[in-house]
Amino acid sequence: MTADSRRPATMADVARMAGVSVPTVSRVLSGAARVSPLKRERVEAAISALSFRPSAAARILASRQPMAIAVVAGDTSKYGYAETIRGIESAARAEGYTVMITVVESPEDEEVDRALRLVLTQAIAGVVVLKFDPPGVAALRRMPPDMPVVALSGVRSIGVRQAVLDEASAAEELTNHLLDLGHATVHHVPVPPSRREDGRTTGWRRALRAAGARVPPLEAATWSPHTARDIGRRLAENPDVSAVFCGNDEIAMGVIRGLADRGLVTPDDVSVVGFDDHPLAALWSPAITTVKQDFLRLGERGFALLMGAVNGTSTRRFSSDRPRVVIRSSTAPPPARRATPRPPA
Amino acid sequence: MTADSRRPATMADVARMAGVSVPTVSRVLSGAARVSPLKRERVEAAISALSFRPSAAARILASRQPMAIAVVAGDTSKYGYAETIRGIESAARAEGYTVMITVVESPEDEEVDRALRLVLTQAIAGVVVLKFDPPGVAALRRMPPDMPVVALSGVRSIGVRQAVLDEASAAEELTNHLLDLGHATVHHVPVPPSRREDGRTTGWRRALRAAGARVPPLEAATWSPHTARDIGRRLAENPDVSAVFCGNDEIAMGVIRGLADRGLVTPDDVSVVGFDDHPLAALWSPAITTVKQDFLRLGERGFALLMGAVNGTSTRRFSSDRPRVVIRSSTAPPPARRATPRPPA
DNA sequence: ACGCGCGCTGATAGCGTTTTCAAGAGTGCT
DNA sequence: AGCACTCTTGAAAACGCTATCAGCGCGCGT
Repeated sequence: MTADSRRPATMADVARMAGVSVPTVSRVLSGAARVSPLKRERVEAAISALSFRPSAAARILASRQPMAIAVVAGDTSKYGYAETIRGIESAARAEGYTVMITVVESPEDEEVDRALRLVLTQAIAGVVVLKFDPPGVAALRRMPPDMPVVALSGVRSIGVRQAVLDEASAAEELTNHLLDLGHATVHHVPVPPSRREDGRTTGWRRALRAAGARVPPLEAATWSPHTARDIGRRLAENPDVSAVFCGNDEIAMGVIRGLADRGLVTPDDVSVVGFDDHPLAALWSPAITTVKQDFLRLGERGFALLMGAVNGTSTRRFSSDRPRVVIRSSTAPPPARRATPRPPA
Repeated sequence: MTADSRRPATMADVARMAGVSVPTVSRVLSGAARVSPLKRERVEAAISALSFRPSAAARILASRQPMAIAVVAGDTSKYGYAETIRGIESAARAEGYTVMITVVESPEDEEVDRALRLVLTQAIAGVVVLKFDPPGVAALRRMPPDMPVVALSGVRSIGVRQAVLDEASAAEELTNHLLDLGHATVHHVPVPPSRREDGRTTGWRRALRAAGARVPPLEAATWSPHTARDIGRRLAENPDVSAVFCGNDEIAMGVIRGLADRGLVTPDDVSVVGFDDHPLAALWSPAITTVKQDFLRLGERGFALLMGAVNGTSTRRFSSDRPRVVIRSSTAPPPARRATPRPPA
C-alpha cells in the first residue's frame, strides 16, 4: 500500500494504485484533457500517498519542450549582471520556466567552448546571453544557429535577437550635463569594454565632438573600484581635470575616494559622474549623479523576447529602453581655481 | 549527406552516417569504453557534419543521473547571496554540473510551494538552499525527504546537511573590539533575521552580557541602506549611542550617512561597524571595520557537501568556517564629549 | 592444433513520460 | 428505436539515449 521500494514512484505505480491507466494519470497532471471527478480524486490521492513526482527527463523527452532556459554570463555577482539575472529569473518563473546559469570566465575559445558544451548539453528551450563583456561576446558568437538566443547588451548590434539599454544616448546626455555646467571637457574612466568601444564611451565621445570640446585620452579600465581609486589619485595631479565621467558608479566611488585622498573635494574641485544607479550611489557622499539603468526590466524584456522566439508567439527581434539621467550632488560648475592636490602620504 | 531535415540530428542519424551502431556512438561520446580509432574518427566526423548534440533529456532518462543541481534562495542579487551563488556555480561547473536558480519571494506556504514545485519538477541531482532568510528557512522545511539537500547559513541547525559561516563568534569578537576601545555599550541595527534571532545578533548579545554591559533595544530591521540612513539620523539624537554594530556593511553605510546628516562624524563621535566585508566597505569614508565573510568559499563548500551526498562519496554533513574581523577606520575610542547633533534640515 | 581470454561491436531492452488513435459509454435528436 | 455526437478512457507507439549481454575475431599458451 505504501511506497515501500527505494525507487521513486513512477506514473505506472500511481496508475496501478488508483486503478486507472497511465495516460489518465498524465491527464490529471497536465490538466490538458478532462478526467472524471472520481478518477481524478483517486489519482490525486495516489500521487500524494506515493509522494510521486514526475520525471522531468521523461517529460521533456516525450513532449520535446524543456521548461528551462539558460543564461550565459561573464559574471553573476556584479551589480548590473546580478540584477539582470534577477529580472530574467522572475519573468521566467512567472511563466513556469527555470533558469540555468553558466558563467564564461574568459573569452578564450577553449574556455568558451567548455562552458557552452555544458550549457548546450542541458535540456533548455533557449538561452539568454549577457553580452556586457568580451566573454559574453565570444559566447554569443559560438552559439549554434539552431538554438533560440537573445543577447542583452548596451549597444545595438546586427543579426541577433536582442534587448538593449541605449547606453550611448544616455552617456551623451550625461556628458552634456557636465558640459552645460561649464566644464571645458570631460575626462573618462571606462569600464572594460565589450568590444572595441563601449556604448558609454561612444556617447561620451559623441557629446564632446558635438560640443567641439577636446577629447582627452582614456584611463586604463578595470572593474575594480580599488584601481579606480588609484586612477582618482592620478587624476588629482592633472590640473586639466575638472569633470570625470566614470564607466559605472563603483568606479565613480573609487575615483571620488582617490581624489579625496589627494585633498580634492567632489564636486567643489572636480565633478564626477557614474553610470547604472547602483543602490549605494544615492548614499555616497556626495550622492552620485548617474544614469539609472533598469537592469531588472532588461532581464524581463530579454526573457519575453526569447519566449517569442521559442514558441513562435512573436517575431520581434529587438527591444530598446532609454536609461535616464539622475542628477544628484557630485556635479557642479567648475571651480574658479581648483585646490592644489595634497602630495601622496 | 548534409543535415537536411529540420529535426535535430539524433544518435541514430550519426550512427547511420558513420556506418556504426548506436551504442558505438554513445561510447565515443562518453569515452567510457574503447572504440577502434577508425570508427571513432568516422563517428566524430559524422557528429560535426550533422552538428549533432545529444539530448540531455534522453541521456538523463536512460542514465538516471542529472548533471544539474538547483539553488533555492530568497534573493539572488544582494551581495552575500550573489557571491555565494557564484561560488556554487564555479564549483559545480568544475565538476560538469549546471546550476538552476529559483527564488522564493516570501515565506508563505503558497509561494514556497509554487517555487519548489518548479524546482522539483526539473531534472536535478540535488539542491542547495540559501538559508539566510525566512523564505530560505521555509523552503528548506518543505523539501521532500528523498531529495539530497544542503543548507547554507550563518548558524548551525540540526538535522540538515549544511555549510555555515560562524557568524555568532565573529559578531562576538567584533563587539568585543568595540567594548575594548572603551565604549560603554554597543547599539545594534540587525538585518532582517532568518529566525527568531540572527547569529550576528546572538554574538552581539553574548559579548555584551559577558562584559556586563547594558543591552540596548534593537532598531527595526530592513535590508535597505536607505532605511538605515533614517535609523542613523535617529541614533544621532540619542546621546547614549557611541558605537553601532550594523547587520551588514550596506546598513553601516546608511547609518554612517545618517549620522553625518546630523553632523556627527564617524568614528570621532560615533564608531560604526558592519559585517560581510562588502567590496565597497574599504572604499567608504571612513573605511568600514567589519567581518570578512567568505561567501565564495561557502558556496564551494556547500556544493562539495552536496556532491558527497549525491554520489555517496562522503558522509560529511557539516562544514564550518570562522569569518575574521577586519579593522579599518570606522572605529575609535569614544569621544570625551560627543558633538551635539545638528537639527534636521 | 585447440581452447581460452581479451577487445571491440551490435541487438535488444529498458528509462518514464506524452501522444496518437480507437473504442466504449452516455446523450440528445429525429 | 436508431443514429450521430461528445466525453472519457486505455492500448500502443514514440521520444533519444544508456546498459546489459552475447558474439565475433584474434593472439597466446599448452
